[in-house]
Amino acid sequence: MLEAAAGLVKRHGPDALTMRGLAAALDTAVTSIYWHVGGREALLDALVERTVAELGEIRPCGRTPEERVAGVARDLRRQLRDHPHLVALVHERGLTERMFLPAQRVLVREAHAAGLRGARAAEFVRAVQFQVVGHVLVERNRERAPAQHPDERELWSTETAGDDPVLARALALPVDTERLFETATRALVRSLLAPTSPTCPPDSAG
Amino acid sequence: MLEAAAGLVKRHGPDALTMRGLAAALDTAVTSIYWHVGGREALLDALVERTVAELGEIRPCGRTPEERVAGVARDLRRQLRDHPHLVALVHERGLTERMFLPAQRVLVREAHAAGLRGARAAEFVRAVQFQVVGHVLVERNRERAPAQHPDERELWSTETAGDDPVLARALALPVDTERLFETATRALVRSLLAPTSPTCPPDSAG
DNA sequence: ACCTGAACACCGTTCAAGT
DNA sequence: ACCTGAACACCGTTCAAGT
Repeated sequence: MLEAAAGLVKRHGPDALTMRGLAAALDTAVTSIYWHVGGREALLDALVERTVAELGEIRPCGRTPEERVAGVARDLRRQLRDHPHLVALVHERGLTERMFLPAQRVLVREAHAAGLRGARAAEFVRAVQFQVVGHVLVERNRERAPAQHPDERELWSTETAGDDPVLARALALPVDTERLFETATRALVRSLLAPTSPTCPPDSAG
Repeated sequence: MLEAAAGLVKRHGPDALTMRGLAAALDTAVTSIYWHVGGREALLDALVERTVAELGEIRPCGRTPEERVAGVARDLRRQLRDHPHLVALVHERGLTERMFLPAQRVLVREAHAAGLRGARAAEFVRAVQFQVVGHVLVERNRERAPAQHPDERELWSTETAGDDPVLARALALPVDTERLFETATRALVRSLLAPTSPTCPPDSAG
């Protein structure tokens, strides 16, 4: 039954999961679902629970901590993108974060490997987590966006952008989210893993 | 009528906006709404349009480009957080990005001020945008999350985290999103505005 | 041009009744 | 213990009919 529900969600999205529809798919009465799982809310809870438990396999690889963290981030993003509907459900019910507990452990290990400890390591872990989840949420958002009135593309295509036509042209193109994610993540990781104090150049006293 | 709809959404969230409820609030028949705006979908479209148009006032201040960009990011985050329900609607309809067009212009100016041009400037603008939107989406997600089974806090409170009790304790505390946003944004901005090539130290050939 | 009530096809949920 | 159909209170939407 949970299987059938997951199937419906995977194929047609969370809204397609109606009690009557599920009952029809299971060739049973609507009310028997209530006896087994108890209401739509409980059904979604169970589904989300299952999804959260299923995701989480991560094995870091790479030479430097920066590379390994970037790889972990990339894997996480991939996992989230591969199950858009289920992740949407998890997100809808506010559990996106809990899905990340296994990843947190891996990131802690990498922070330590880079020489980061204590509060700064904790901040690093969370910054990467927010980066990944945030990026995926924005991507999902963009993908759902219908072509709208003064669209980003056409708006920048008529703009000079302060004598920088290359920039205007770049912003008129659709975003290469893959590349943007890589660049932003690496920039963030590099900066946070840097051994020196945030506001001082590398050869300063600290 | 649009006013009344906005009021309902602001107070009780998008789901509270029902055609029958709105009709009652306006003391009219349900069907007359259909004559004026035409269906719930169109009503939400109009509402979102209004919200997108209203947001957008940004004036950067600070000494360095890094400071100004961080300030802009902070303002954007604040705006988004101040209208959670309307922003949720905008997000739901996939228009969060379009809301950011005015901000993009400001960021372009700052990128130029920092000496960044062309494709790299475009990437910078988008990285900051994704950073802000992403962070706010994650925050919203976290706030909606009910206290759940093995919660982040209690999970890390029993963990040793590889001989780093300070880190374990830090991860057992709730996230200081304000601070995390500031740290992550500055790290990202600093790294992207750095004049040197990403993978080389400052005194290298480039 | 503007508003109306009745009706339709959905929805989640409850409940008394079956086996 | 498990399943059922009927019924309830909601939804968004349509449509013919009013003024």
